[in-house]
Amino acid sequence: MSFSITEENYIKAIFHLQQEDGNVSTNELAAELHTKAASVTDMLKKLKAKKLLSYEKYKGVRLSADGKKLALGIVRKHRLWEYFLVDTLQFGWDEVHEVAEELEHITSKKLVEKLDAFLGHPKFDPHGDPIPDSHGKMAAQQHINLIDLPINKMAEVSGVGSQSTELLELLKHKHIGIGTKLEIKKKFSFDNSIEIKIKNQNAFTISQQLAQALFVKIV
Amino acid sequence: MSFSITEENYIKAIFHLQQEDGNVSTNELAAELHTKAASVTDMLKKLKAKKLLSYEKYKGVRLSADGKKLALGIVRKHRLWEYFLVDTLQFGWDEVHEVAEELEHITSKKLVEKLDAFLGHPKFDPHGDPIPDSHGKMAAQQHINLIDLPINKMAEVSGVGSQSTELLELLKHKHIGIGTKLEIKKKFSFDNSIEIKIKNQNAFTISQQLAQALFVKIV
DNA sequence: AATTATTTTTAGATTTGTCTAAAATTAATT
DNA sequence: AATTAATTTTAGACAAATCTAAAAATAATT
Repeated sequence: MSFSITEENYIKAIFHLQQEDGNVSTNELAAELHTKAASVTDMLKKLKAKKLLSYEKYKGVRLSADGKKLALGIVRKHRLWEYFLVDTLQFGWDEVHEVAEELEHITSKKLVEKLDAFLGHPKFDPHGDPIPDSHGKMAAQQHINLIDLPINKMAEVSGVGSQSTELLELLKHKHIGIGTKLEIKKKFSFDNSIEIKIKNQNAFTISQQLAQALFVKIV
Repeated sequence: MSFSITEENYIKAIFHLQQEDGNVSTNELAAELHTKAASVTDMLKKLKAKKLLSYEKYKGVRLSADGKKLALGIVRKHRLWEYFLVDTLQFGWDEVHEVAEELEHITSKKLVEKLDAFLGHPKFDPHGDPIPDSHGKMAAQQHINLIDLPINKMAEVSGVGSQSTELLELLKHKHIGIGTKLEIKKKFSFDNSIEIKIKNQNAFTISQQLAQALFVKIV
């Protein structure tokens, strides 16, 4: 069975949203896809008929095994192409997303496998996101230094660079701990300080030294 | 202005057909695109409104300057991707066409230019067809040895490898001369003889020696 | 618990590209 | 030149994906 680009984009959006939540709501999807709730409802019926997801009226949606497999295939292609664009064609890491959004819908299975081999079977894309292998398996999310987290990418604090009491005191004061979810709003090149935003709090700035002492994983 | 994949495929088909003919007919286009004449008429009206071609009822169609420019851009992408698939990803030359049909519709201008640079600005694709440069200019059609002509590709005899009377006698007997249009129907690996078909004639076989003495250009 | 607010679904319309069948035009043939 | 044949266009319908506006269901609040 084959799927339209629109259908694939729905499946991919649901896949990403259900990482965070469990079930995905119609409105969430509409916002993610820049469309209207009514359109989402129509499409969900169609995708249910194709057995890509389980969906009950008013109860949200969740991918089936088939849906997950399809989503992983698309994510695989997206991230391989991003790797190709940055690594082979010398694109900047911040300008590849749009292009990969198009390339991910190219259907040839053989192309994907040959591209993967040519690139040397990379495990992570240029944003640090893991690339699923041909069976849909992907490496555990990479822990990266907070200073390397891309702007506006939600992440969760997963470790600290030292156990010094000075560091822990500072973290306690700023209400940052393992599991805290945050994203970077701005980076200031003058002193390499960064402005971060924690859910339900006002944004605030932290120093380069502190940022370098924190490890996060993208969620 | 941007164009749908369908619109691009129409423009490309018209471009290829008008190389041979002058004006392109509705039925020719319908056959080329595996669709119906009525659908073609509808689309031609649309493309005329977008100023990509000149079209008068019942009188066939011809690309405008804008249309030609668009067509050359698509052909450029198609042939660059074919080159990439064969040269970089080690595809066979006979299995890249379908994939390139999809890749040619990727929109990023920057991608095309970076790909072109990465490949070293190739002048001909794996089938011997010239690749338009970023301004739409392409090298004169390459003269290739008849023995290297792909099967079912229409070509025109453009030169002979020697002026020997023996060769010319044979050519005269077989009614082959400069300008003769032909295509290869079969290649026999046993003796490297090939079966060729000239318009309005029955197919017949010629020897490896004769094929190697003939140069053709793809039309 | 009853009311209000929010979310989700339905119903009907729109756009793009396609189709069939019939009408109009052009080309071919007697 | 008149008739037949082939091509092309029009008219109306259909499927995919979307939208708006109204109805239905769920969630939140008093």
